[in-house]
Amino acid sequence: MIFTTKAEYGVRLLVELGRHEDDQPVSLKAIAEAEGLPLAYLERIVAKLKKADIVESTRGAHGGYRLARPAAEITMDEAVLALEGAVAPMSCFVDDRDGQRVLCSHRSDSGHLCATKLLWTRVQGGVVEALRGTTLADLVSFSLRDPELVTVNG
Amino acid sequence: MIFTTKAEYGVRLLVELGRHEDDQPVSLKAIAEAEGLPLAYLERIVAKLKKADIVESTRGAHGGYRLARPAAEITMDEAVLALEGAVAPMSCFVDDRDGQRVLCSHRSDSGHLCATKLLWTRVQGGVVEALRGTTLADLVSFSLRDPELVTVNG
DNA sequence: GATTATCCGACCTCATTGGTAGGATTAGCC
DNA sequence: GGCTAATCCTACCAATGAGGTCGGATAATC
Repeated sequence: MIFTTKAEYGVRLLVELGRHEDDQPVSLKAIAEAEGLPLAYLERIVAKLKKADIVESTRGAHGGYRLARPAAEITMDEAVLALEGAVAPMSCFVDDRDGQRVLCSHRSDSGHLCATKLLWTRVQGGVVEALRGTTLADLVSFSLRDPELVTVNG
Repeated sequence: MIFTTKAEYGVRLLVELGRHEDDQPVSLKAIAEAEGLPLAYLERIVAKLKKADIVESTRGAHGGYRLARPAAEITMDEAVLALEGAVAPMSCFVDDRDGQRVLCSHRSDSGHLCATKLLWTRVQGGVVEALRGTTLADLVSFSLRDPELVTVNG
């Protein structure tokens, strides 16, 4: 399995917020009930989204969360990055500072390259491309379609 | 992180076998020493590859493992599938019988679709595409190049 | 000041990962 | 036949992280 429930719950939370863009802020309690997710756990998840400036909050009564930007400007790669911490296919893959290059920490004793580096690099490329090509607005409008009519693949 | 060390070690094992195509079978002990991996653990990993008919074995003295097919005909998606059990981005993604379609087990109570389905489907597509487009022969020849000359990405 | 909410940190349980131990089986070789 | 090198097989084990809970502090509204 690739992602944990942090990504799953976090994205669902974002979609829920995306459905109420331009509304009053939505409380976590409402989201937890709508999605059937544990409130206390959601609190910790949304904190990551806030730290990444994807979401903003209002405290106190009638407070809650809302998107920090329009849903169309929120790509899933930044969301998943914020939620999961990193998008690396293997533990030996470490981001360097600017998060662009990917390094393999293995030093092959036998003189040849760590053979898996090519493979994991390609896999990561595929994942990042898929994530970056999907915005929150895509997911929101997808979720609003008629369930009877939708097939994702085949 | 996406994959575990099973995939990492298993692929490295395959590359090692790929370097000795048309040779005598290679013992696990030799591979373990060349790659610096624990022998007992490799045994369990190679068992998965054998069950998937990617590798074949000869028992007894001077025995060992060799590829069941030419390296160019072994794609990484079958290897990783054999090693990791499944390539699904999320626990709610379950393969159906023929492994082609991917289903989300969530039933949305609120009437709308599980919003994340679109995202995970795309992500999985990216991963599978990267894996399927890479053969063992690619990795073997990559691993044989001069380390000084190689850059994978920038 | 009661209520509604975000914030924050400690804690807990369970499954999986990564690895070990010990032996049984099979095949070559003297 | 017996030694040795190898695959095979099952059970065990420690550490980690995932997933979740609890209790309270803080902030804003009514």
